[in-house]
Amino acid sequence: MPGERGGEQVKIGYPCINRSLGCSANRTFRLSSYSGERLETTVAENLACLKRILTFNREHGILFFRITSDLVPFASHPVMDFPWQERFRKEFRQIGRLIRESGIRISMHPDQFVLINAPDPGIVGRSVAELRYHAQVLDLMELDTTAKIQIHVGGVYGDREGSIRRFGDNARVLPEKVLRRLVVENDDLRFPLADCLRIHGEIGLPVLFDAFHHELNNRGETLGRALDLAGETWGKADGTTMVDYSSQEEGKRRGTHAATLDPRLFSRFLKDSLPHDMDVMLEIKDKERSALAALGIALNDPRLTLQKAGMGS
DNA sequence: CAGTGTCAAGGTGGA
DNA sequence: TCCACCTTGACACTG
Repeated sequence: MPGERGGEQVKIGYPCINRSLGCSANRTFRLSSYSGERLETTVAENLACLKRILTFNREHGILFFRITSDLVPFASHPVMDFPWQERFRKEFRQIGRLIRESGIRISMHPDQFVLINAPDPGIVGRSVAELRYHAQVLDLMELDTTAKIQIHVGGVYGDREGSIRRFGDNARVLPEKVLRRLVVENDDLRFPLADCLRIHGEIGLPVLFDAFHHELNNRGETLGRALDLAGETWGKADGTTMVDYSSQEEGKRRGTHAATLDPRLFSRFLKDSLPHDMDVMLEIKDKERSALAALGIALNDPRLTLQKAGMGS
């Protein structure tokens, strides 16, 4: 198997967009142009493109993919009046089958507006609605609980402790369909790995380890130690530990994701991460191009070959 | 039809 | 209190 280590497979992936295929699964439109008809057309096109992307990925051995949050535009917005779940039930199920039969790992990442630790209950309410939509997509695809929805802790609101506590309090009471898929990710400015681990200790959410954010914001844990700690938070039903990977784009502001994969840095990352099992999401701007390059590096890395022989699976 | 201002949703920090 | 920035593609209007 590609990139095998520790008896498991390292899956490598990229988020949301494929630049080779000439289609987009995240087409949307302005709220002012909303109509049921427009919605139906757009979702049909998005699902068709998603299917193409997943097929491309399978054919290239890219077995980890983040599905765009824009698959169904305005899904959690009050304007939504189209029964997209029923209308596209068959398509979702088909895509889900393709995912399962290909052994593809799936994640979703609601964006910055989803803040379940906000002091404003209105913001929390809208965030929960958005999370329910994400869970619905994965449920309609009939994916198991290894398909995850990743969010950050959220804002500080001038009170770190209070904000962490509020995250726990609000997460705890989320609908079970959301909670069983929810994972919390360390960010580069506010809440590092240590805070996410505390949240895990309190409410049991797995911690998605973002290696680049960790470089920028940590409490001194080495990569190996961090992977130990994050890895322990993933239970059997959660699947292999998910890890986000990127590196600094030189000459750009701190935290800017690289435009393309730096093979030497990635090779070193793979080496330093041994012997941890993980599925790696490459947050690199050129998407599948870097994923293919990463796959080549993982396949050809002699240390991985040694590891494979050593583990004898 | 190319160029460009703008887009559901928030937080943060500087002016 | 206001505004740019985060980060990004793509919509949709302008000329």
